[in-house]
Amino acid sequence: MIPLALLKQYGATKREISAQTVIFLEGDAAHTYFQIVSGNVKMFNTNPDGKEFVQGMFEAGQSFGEPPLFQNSAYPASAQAMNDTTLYALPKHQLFKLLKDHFDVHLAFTAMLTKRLMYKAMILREISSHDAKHRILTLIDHLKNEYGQPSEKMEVNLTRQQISELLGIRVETVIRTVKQLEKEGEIEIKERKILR
Amino acid sequence: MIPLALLKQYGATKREISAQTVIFLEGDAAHTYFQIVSGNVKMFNTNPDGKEFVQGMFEAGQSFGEPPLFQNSAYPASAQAMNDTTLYALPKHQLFKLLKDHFDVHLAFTAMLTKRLMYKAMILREISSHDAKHRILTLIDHLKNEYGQPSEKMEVNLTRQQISELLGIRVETVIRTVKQLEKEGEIEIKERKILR
DNA sequence: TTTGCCTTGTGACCTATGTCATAAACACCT
DNA sequence: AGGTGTTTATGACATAGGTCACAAGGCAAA
Repeated sequence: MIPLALLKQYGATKREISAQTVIFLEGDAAHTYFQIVSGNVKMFNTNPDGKEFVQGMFEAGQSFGEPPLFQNSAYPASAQAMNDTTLYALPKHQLFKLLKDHFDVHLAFTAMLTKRLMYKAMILREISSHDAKHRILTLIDHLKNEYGQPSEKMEVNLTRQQISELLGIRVETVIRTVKQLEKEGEIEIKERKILR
Repeated sequence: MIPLALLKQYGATKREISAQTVIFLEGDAAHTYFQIVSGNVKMFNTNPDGKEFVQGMFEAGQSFGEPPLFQNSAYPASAQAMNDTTLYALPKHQLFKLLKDHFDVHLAFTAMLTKRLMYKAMILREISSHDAKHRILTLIDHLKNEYGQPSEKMEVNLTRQQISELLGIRVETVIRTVKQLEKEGEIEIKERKILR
């Protein structure tokens, strides 16, 4: 999101993180801006009986965990590297200075927040008022819109488990619903992969 | 949020809107920044069988419907005045210019977006992994944190219906759960009002 | 090739919450 | 004072999705 050169110029430091490492925990104080160079990070909540709800998954070029920097509050979710990950870390006062000096970067940052807000609004709408079938199709269509071509089939590269954690339903329900959707011709399944 | 003087300086126009008026509909194109001077506005989704999910309720000083301005996309929800409302409307290119000229306002704008993002993250966490009792208590505590004093009891001035629309559960469930919570001593009910 | 782990799959059963119907209390107009 | 709509309330019943248990396929490491 923020050009690497700029990040370095403002004092960002590189961090190499191995798969499964927890970057911060729900409740930790937030002081740092994180931007991914390579690898993937997920943000999630764990409920009392250990089930995870995934607030977001982030990849190369994306940042995560910024909101509490602006609220002086604790992280509302935990972050964990999904695989070996390289990222840059920038102290929050340096981030503010950077944003102040570069309107275009600040505007892009704002736009990124609004995009995430709209994603959450979408998931909220789905979880609050639609059944599993509708939720899954909406998520797949969102992914296709984000990563695929409208004209051709796209392979969803999420496991059933990951879909369930993004939508707040159980794996078994995802598995059953996905099969149902295949039967109805809404999606295809090839070698366990979901196509649409 | 944005000082009125500044809004006017950049060409904002005043609009008087009567109770129940729809300001924009889910799916409309977004061109305008709206900021409330007096009154209340709710943003909501309507599902196929007419049930509403309320994405947010906004009051004097707050703005709404900004995200799609930054994404060149349609509104993901509808907005309606809950009572007689006065607001200022500013074309989006003027908003961008204003933000460019005033870093402090832009920063406050960013902070407001992050606050909303955290609210949605909270509601998502609740809806996805907690039962009605937990959801309602979390919402009440959030409101108390926002509007009340930690030391003294606060009256929740939302109807059971509104609580249900904010949390994606049915009125009957809210009514039953609230009574249950009273029985357990978590909240008080005085003249139908919820206290905590 | 064996071991272990993750993913997909399926059946049987359970439960929180939704749905529907009906009513009393209250608030707001006229 | 009466009419109308909203809010709170309660009972009976229905159901989507959760829970639990168990298994087979795939994949990676040793």
